[in-house]
Amino acid sequence: MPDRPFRHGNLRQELLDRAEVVLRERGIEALSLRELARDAGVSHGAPRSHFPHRAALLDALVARGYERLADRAEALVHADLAPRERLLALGRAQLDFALRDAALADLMYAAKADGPSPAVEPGVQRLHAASSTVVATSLEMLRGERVDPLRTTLLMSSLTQGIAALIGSGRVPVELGEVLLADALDLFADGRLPG
Amino acid sequence: MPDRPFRHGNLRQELLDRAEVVLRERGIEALSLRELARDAGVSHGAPRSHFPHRAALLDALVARGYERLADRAEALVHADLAPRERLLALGRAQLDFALRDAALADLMYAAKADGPSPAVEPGVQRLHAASSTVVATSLEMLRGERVDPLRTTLLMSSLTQGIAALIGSGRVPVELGEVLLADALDLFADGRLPG
DNA sequence: CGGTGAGACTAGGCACTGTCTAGAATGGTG
DNA sequence: CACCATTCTAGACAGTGCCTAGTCTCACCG
Repeated sequence: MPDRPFRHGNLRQELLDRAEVVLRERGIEALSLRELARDAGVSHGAPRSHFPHRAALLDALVARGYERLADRAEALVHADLAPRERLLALGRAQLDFALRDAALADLMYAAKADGPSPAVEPGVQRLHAASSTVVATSLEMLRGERVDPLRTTLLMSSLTQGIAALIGSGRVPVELGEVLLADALDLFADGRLPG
Repeated sequence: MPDRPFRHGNLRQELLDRAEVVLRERGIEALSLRELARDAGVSHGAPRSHFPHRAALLDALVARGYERLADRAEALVHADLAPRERLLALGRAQLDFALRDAALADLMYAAKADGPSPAVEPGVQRLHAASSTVVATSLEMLRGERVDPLRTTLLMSSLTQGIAALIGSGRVPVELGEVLLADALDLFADGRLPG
């Protein structure tokens, strides 16, 4: 499973790029290895050299998704922002993702039959690490007290992910999602509930 | 699309029952209309009389899932429980569901390409209504102040759903899920963060 | 410099899927 | 009794994922 081109150029990357678009525009049911192969101008068996089965392609997409999210989170670690704005930006990144790449987000948060795939682990770790420092440091500045980084981060991530799922599924309009995100910040920062 | 038996007995119900099991035991990829038909002893075209396409079957499963969750939530409305225990039970119901029926939960929270299906709406409404009264009344008792029922409920549901997704995906062990649920209650009830 | 072996790809085939069609059986309603 | 919508059968079609055998290409090594 190399990551260097051979004959075609760089089939693996091209398949992933195209798959991402298909996933975004037509959903997971429309994602077919054979169609990807046709679009790339290779035979229907060619993808197999890079992805032994469909699930491997999906895993790679999920991994990329986490990497992208991790990039955004890491950028926020060193961004020159007030604590509250930093947290807001982190949450908004998740909402943006869920809106723009709803199908991919579903895949990322879906239950894997045989546990989480090892291929996505690095991205997950990076995302969690970056989120963790953003959440912990920001909240400690806002609250003036230490918080458990692991549990607080998981709590915050769960909440933003839940909101993202809510708007991603179209069950709640985007504007309300924004409001909920702000409410979430109030809750974490001041312990205040919308009322 | 009747809901009364004809020749077979009650094919529609039998298909749904069996589909639920398959979904639980082997995931969504293993769920095939033809296999369901074989298991039920009918021809491969028979399911079409009840579900015009596969997505309709999935929608019906999702609808049932919401109904089940709504039942549990409604039971809590009239349960003789202290506010905190009531909230805890509501959250735990969601966690239980995500653990026992991970694939179905994924389906329920996934982004539908063409908006939410009308068939699931009643269940969603019931669940939301019941959750809303549980959350609002419990929190107002705990906090001694009025809260916005809609936003607070959505906030709480998002958080528990996020935690459920976390443990359902195996990315976090079940025990930590329990801890996070308790942390979530502390946060909503007292505004306290784990630290 | 000439093998040689691993990886990338082709081409054919298989079992299976969802969906469509035409038609047969069934049972209630007029 | 005749009608007719509903349920179901049976066959077909395009499309899919996966497997296999074989071909091509290139890097590496004796």
